[in-house]
Amino acid sequence: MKAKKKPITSETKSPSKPPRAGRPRSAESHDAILAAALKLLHERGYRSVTIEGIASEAAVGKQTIYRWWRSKAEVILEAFARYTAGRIAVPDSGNLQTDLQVFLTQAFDGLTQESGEVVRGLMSEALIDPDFAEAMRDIFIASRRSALRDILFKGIQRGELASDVDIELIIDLIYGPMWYRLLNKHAPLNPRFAKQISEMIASKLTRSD
Amino acid sequence: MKAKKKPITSETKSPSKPPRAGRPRSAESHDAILAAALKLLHERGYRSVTIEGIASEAAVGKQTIYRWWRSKAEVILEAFARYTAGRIAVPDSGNLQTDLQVFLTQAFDGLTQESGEVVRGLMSEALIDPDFAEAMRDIFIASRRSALRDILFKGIQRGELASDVDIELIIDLIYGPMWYRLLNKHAPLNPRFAKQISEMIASKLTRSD
Amino acid sequence: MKAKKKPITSETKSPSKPPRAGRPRSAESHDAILAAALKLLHERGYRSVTIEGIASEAAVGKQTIYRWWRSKAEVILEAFARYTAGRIAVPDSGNLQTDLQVFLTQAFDGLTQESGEVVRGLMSEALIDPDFAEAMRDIFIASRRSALRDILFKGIQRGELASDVDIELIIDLIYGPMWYRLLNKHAPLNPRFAKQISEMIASKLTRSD
Amino acid sequence: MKAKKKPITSETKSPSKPPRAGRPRSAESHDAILAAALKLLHERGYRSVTIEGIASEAAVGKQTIYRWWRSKAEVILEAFARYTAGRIAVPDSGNLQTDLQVFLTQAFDGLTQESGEVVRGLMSEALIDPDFAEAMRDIFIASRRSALRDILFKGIQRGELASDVDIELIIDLIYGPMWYRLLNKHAPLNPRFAKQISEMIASKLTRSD
DNA sequence: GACTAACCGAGACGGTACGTCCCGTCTTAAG
DNA sequence: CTTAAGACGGGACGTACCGTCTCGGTTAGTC
Repeated sequence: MKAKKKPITSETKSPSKPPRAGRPRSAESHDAILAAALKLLHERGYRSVTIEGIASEAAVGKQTIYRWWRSKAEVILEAFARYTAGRIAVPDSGNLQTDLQVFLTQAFDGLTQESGEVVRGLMSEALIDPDFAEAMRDIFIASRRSALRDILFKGIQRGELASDVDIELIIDLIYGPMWYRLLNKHAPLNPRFAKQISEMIASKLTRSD
Repeated sequence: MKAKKKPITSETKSPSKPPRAGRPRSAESHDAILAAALKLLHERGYRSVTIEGIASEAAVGKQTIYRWWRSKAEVILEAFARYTAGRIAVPDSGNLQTDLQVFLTQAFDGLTQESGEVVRGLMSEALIDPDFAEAMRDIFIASRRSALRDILFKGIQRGELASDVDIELIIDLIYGPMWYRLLNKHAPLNPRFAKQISEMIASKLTRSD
Repeated sequence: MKAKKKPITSETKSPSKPPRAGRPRSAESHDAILAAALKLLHERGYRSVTIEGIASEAAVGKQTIYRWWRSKAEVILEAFARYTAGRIAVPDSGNLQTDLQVFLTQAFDGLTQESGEVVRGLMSEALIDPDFAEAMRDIFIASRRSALRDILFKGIQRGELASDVDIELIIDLIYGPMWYRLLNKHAPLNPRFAKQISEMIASKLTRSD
Repeated sequence: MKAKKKPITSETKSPSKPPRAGRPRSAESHDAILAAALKLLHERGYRSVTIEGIASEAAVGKQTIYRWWRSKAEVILEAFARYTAGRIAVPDSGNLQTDLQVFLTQAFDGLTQESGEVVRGLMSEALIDPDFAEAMRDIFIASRRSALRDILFKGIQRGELASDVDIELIIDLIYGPMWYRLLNKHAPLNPRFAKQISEMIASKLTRSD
């Protein structure tokens, strides 16, 4: 765990530890900050969002932001995570290739347009700031890998995949191409690509069945 | 090509155009700038490099930098490209999987330690600045895709691959996982990974041989 | 007097009014605040003392300070007044010039080193804040003028001074040069200067004796 | 002299030393800053003037102010010095007491209302910041002492004063009361006070003539 | 050989945002 | 009802760099 460091996301102290004294954290400010971050993100794009802009938009002191987050990237990460919460649906069609294709198509949809730009902005930060990269992994990457892991695990239970397959490797092979296109924009993240990846993975791993 | 825009890398006027009058570009300054950029890059990391820092380190006016490059990212890109020039060797063992494995192992080697950090820094900029992203694709990405394309093309010539295989897709499936691990650092870019990717690609595409 | 405004110095509610219910004022906190103020004053100088610093040093809530004083200057004024309480001795040698000289020499002594710096800090605040200036006059200036007034009055009683002399003017003529040197530091507040002022005043006003 | 320190007032390098390289200082900005400082000083008072306010009013970057002055006080000092330049007229009536009275009356006039507030603000800063105090002495105090010195010197030449009189002491005895009333505001700086001081000084020093 | 044009270093310029400090107010739980 | 604690909105600080500009001073061609 992280121990003494500032928590990645702004949680008002763990509920078990009583905060003891002092004015408690303002939920209104917290929400206003995240809402302002999201608004500016859509209006101006990741690069043009600033801490000062968020503070001003949220009618909040800058210090209140710095008290709970370490950088603009972390504010935006939390805002974006809240915004996309619950959007990761795990399909269950009974067939691995179909599950993958549906899942990836849906994932690609979530990376088009503005959302894609936001994710690119967040990753830009993560590439440069190790602390934030950790936050990004914990909050953003992990949940998406977990969803994919579920799909693959169901494939194993169904017998479509060998039980000794290296799931983490498969996940890298699937998400890798997605990120590669998201980063480089040399080709689109369209349903066709989702199908190609799914077909590749499923046919390779299940051919001997 | 880019038409009227400033060239991506700093080329002293196209040789065909008459050089006109005036003092010619100083090669010393050019070299000093790239050397300073590289030095600061290794000393302080991508994020902490600034145009002012480079100018100061190179004992050069800021304007001299702005005259030939559009951003710090482009200076660094050129410096790094020069630094890594000629490092892309295309193996030719007569076997696709072996070629891939050798090539990837060597590519991964070039992304360890500081070089990996530099590439991460460059990609961080590319994610946020479309102009730079284009430069990055042209200079960095394209040459690496091209090398992989050669390898795959030789596979086709040898009959290991079907002639109608989608080469660009295959390249995405190979480079994707590499970038994904480079970005997220959740797992190492080691020879084992090179082997796993190579095996996956080769066995899938050549199984019917 | 000040009528409805918050009292200049912190008096625990007038003793005649019934104390009402609730937790009584903490004398410990009061003392701790003044002690902390004095300590920081000597350690860091007037300008660097802050309310937050005093609160922290005294292990007291900021509100507790704001409840009893209106500004940092007033806290420091009270702390300093307490610190220098009873230091104003009125000499009585039977001779005006001697009395003046003794009194001024002693006054100058009290303005050397740190105490002088503190007085300069307090005056700095008074110059800018009218409310505090009033407090300063009431607490600091008035008592010193009063002492001088006593000395001059005794001179009149002794017949050394004419009974219609403008005492307040004389006081200005005496204290003025002292403050002038304290402010500008262009020359020292030494016994020689005390003697020169005393001689000037006494000889002018008593020459026809 | 001051040697390596930043000059007290913002002089574009001594005219004899050629600045050698770089864009020269902008006279427009310099003037705009001083004009803005003066304007804000009259509109809002010393305490409410801020560096940011001056920069904004002058349409100038903050750094341009910090490049040439060390504090808000120094900007205001220069603006005020320029504003009051040439206002110190040395009377020459042929009589010491008259000269003093005229001079002081005029000096008191220059310390009424806003100007008095500005001087109080400047002195407030000088009391707390030794560097600024030096600037204040050099620019403000010195010229005024010098004028008074001229008056007294003419008195010596005329034979009204003994040639061995301690001029610096007399100056302290004259300016002291003025500052004392300016600081404490316990009595007005009116013509009557000018007359009282002049009479006191002149009669004491010239009685034996 | 002077003229001219583009280069060069230096560094000041207007400007944006940073992250920090401290203000004076407020909101808790504890006493 | 006071207290310690500490979060809050807010204002200004002084700094770092941005990308532009304006100097004096090269350094080539072209007249």
